[in-house]
Amino acid sequence: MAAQRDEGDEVVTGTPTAPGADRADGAPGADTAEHVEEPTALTRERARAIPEAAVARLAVYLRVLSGLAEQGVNTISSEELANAAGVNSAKLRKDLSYIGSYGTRGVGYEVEVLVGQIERILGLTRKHSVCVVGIGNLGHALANYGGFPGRGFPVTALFDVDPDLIGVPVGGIPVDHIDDISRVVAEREVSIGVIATPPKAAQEVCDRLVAAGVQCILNFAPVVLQVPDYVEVRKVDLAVEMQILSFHVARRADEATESGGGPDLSDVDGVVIRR
Amino acid sequence: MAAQRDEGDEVVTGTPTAPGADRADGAPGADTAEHVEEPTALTRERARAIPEAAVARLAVYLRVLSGLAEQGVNTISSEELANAAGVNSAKLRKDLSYIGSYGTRGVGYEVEVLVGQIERILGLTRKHSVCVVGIGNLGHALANYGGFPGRGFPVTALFDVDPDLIGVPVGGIPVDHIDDISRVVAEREVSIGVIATPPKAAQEVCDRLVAAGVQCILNFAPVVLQVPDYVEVRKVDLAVEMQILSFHVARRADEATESGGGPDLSDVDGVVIRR
DNA sequence: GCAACTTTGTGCCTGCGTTCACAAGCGGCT
DNA sequence: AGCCGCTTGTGAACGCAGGCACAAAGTTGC
Repeated sequence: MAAQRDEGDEVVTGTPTAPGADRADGAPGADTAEHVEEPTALTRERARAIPEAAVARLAVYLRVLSGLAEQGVNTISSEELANAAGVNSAKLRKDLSYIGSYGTRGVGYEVEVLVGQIERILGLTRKHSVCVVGIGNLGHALANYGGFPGRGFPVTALFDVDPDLIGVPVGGIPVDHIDDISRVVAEREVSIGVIATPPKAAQEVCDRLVAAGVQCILNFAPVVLQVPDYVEVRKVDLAVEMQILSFHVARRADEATESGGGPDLSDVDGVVIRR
Repeated sequence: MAAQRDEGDEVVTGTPTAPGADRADGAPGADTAEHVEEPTALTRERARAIPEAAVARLAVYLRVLSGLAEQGVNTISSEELANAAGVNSAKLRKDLSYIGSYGTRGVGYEVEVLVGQIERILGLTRKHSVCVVGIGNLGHALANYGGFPGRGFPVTALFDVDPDLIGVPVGGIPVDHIDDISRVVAEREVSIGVIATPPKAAQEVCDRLVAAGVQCILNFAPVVLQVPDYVEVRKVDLAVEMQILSFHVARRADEATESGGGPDLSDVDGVVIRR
């Protein structure tokens, strides 16, 4: 049982596996020992070495780069690209260095090359079949996206329990009953499952997905899913997002009343948090 | 111009959230300084001191606690709560310590008290009016959520540019034209704006929201929004989430072929370095 | 009232990710 | 051909967040 990541950030980093759970190798005292690896010989793309936060950013760079490519831009410097992606250029260069050295000093990066390399690292050279479970409001919206945002993620199966929905095509795909999940997932080689069910059903749906062989799950239900170690879960939690924003609204209100300022904070800037 | 966090993931996603990204306050070393303070007299919450990642987790704890409260649970230990929330208990206690000392040693936490305190910190004691811009598939789904996930976030305004939509009620609220955004936002005291438009329109919509006085934005459009420093942006980027999962799928495939093993990792030779 | 047990709150350490800053490398210009 | 300026790639420093482990504090039982 590993909990999934949470971060917040959005749905971001951190990888809280079960506390000491992994390290199945035994050797109780061994953990202090080796851990060093061989950083020099990072031959094959040691995907493992890329921090998850960097992966998320790579996806953003990719989108920006794709846009640039369409506009006919051939070359871009780290500074420009960093700007467009909203990060600092050092970070961008480090992120790109994780996937290899594809820049030309004194010039910048070739857009096409970068797009290709990032796609390769993110595994986008291959299509990943997606299924959506729970065809309510959100499920509908997701299904209708068709080839999911950014294409390369064809939705090939939809599931629900509602008898009225079974067989009805949504976004061109007929809804299957969730009891058939195992068969359908196998037939259509689904590699990513999206959970858009009510919270109560989420864990069971998750278990069924896992049992059907799905190892990557995107969870929209506001629950903490329990999954085996080898399953990758990412969650998108609207309630949490809203509450984080609420926190900031509150913070702002506090600061405003505290400093006597109006809603216009533009001039505050210099350390409001006395204490 | 401040870029928003990412994360991813924080997206958290994640955010992650990008750890140090915000921190508009400057005063780099300031936070390390006093931090000890008189825990007794931490009267008003100096919200700033709470790491964003912790805020995100507090929202999760809150949901778990609410569930427990409904089930009639009165008291819970950090260990149990941590389990339910999928984090480690030390982290949970540290997170809770950010908001004060509301536990009883030897006993645990009183569920009601914790719920109240977290709600206070997250600013949930007050309702935050939300508007949704872009009534397409996703916008529809969001509008239909009604009082947004977790209640306390009433959707009070919807905007679009499509003349066919204007005036049509969605989820009980008639759609306004985006040109009226400034007036409507002011009238209904919208404090949070949700962008669910196509990417091309997102930046302009964002600018209009900001101009209308909205300082917190939840962005579903796959673009990096440029906003003034004082505006808080969180993004939910489905494409990025999918691509992160894709990355993991690819990683998995690599490992499998590399070690010659099938999807079952349990039997491989010594070093699979899973995770 | 005291002792034993339980659980919180937190100081400290560790590790990761971000940032800085600079040497290395490449193209253009003379 | 050689020099100059620009941009990459990365070693090293820094800062923050996570995890451990323990003292403090409260409860229960005798």
